[in-house]
Amino acid sequence: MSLTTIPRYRQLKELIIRRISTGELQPCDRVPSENELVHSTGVSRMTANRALRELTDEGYVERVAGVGTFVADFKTGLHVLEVRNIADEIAKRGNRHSTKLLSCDEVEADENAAEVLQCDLAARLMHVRLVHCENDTPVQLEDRYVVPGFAPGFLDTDFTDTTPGAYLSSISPLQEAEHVVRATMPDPLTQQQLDMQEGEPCLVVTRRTWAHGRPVTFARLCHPGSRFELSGHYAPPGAEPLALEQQE
Amino acid sequence: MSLTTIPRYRQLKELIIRRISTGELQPCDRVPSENELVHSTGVSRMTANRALRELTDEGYVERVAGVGTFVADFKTGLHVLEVRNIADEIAKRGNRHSTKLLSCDEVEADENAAEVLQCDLAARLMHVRLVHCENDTPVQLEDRYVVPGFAPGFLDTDFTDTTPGAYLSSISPLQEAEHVVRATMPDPLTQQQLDMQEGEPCLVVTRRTWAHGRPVTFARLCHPGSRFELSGHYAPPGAEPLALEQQE
DNA sequence: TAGTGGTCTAGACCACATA
DNA sequence: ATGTGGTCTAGACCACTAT
Repeated sequence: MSLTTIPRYRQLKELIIRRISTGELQPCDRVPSENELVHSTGVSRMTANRALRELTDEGYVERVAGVGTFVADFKTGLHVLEVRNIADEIAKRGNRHSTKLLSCDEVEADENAAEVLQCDLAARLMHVRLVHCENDTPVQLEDRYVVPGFAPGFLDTDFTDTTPGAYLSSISPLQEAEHVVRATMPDPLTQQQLDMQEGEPCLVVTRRTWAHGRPVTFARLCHPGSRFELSGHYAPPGAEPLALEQQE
Repeated sequence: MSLTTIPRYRQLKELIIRRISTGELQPCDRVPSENELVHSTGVSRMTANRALRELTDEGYVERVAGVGTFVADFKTGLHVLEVRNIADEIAKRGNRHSTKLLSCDEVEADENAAEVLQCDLAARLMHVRLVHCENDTPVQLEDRYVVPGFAPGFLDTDFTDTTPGAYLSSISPLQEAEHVVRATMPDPLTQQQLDMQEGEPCLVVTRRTWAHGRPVTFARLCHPGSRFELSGHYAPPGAEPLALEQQE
């Protein structure tokens, strides 16, 4: 702990972040304006402006001049790995996304699931397994566990038109995520479900996601190596990109 | 183009970014202080402060209260994929990094190299191939091309104690990077050079990096699937992380 | 002691959107 | 006409570092 007082703009930011994290402020809800913060907290407008501006940079809120400040919807994430909604990626390539549901039920947490999701052994978990196809060719086998209570209607969702990931991020903002990418050989069942050649490797992404301060879902995403690649692009903020895309 | 004038803090930022990108300001060089900017450009101190503060957030400079503002060394990047210096990663795990140099010479650009590096066909390129080992076990086969002129002393560098990537980023700040991750089966030579089992897949990362506004290096990093994984962690900025590490 | 960054204020002008 | 965000100013106080 430092003895110096916490700056007022930081206090303001944390106040607003807390209201968002607890769900008191939902996506698209209005956030107090600069003037309202000036009157309610006694800071100067520049200080309120800095707090709200930094929250904008950090993706918590969106601001529209002349209109107001609103809680951002977290559907589009700035994830470390550019593994977003696979349905969106397929659509962006102009192809058709479809889904084959393999299973969707409640299970008891095994040792591994209990550890990564920080729940009791044998706790009830929601479990869904499905194959994502691009123009009817399998490109991802999704095997996902979800902590109960976080997503009440999860098992009743129609996953043929809503990706499990999309459904979960529509419920609550993502706070934190952890990814691991590996190359492995598939087991025979996986190989068959993804319609893979003999001897073809898998690109496997496992992802754990936090919301409301605790892990809520764990997913293992398995892709045929011959039909899938992960790409990422890094450009320093504040400068116009040098290469490709992004005309607007 | 908008008709509204560009804000002064943005002009200041772009001025300083330009001085860094062109190499006029090198890493660790001193950047004009807020007061100097006030006197030299006529802005108020708050405006100079905003410019320098945003450059700090964006990783261009580092500021030390009471001392000054300095160009950041870009060795530690905030890359999209957490593929930094493999030697550092190995050291962080408490293991010993070593290198086997396979080849190091000048070659003519083939069609692919000419395209990704935006140079003429048959242009001279520097080319290095080496194996990175962790405690004498191979973990990465690096195959890298570098545009001539960018790194004059490249071929004379002793890559047993300096990673090619580390050498390149010490020369000039990285501006932009592009990654692709794939799972493939190795060819027999690669399999042998990485001491891999029969039927073991590779995790392959290809990366292209820009500096001074043009691509300068292209690398193919091939890892044994059984001994390597890529991990990433995303936490929203401005909030204290929920999980693991990072106590201070 | 002088210079640096870190923060904060109380005003101001502007473009824009809404009613 | 009012409220919003976007920017800018000319001061100010502080903690810190260097000399």
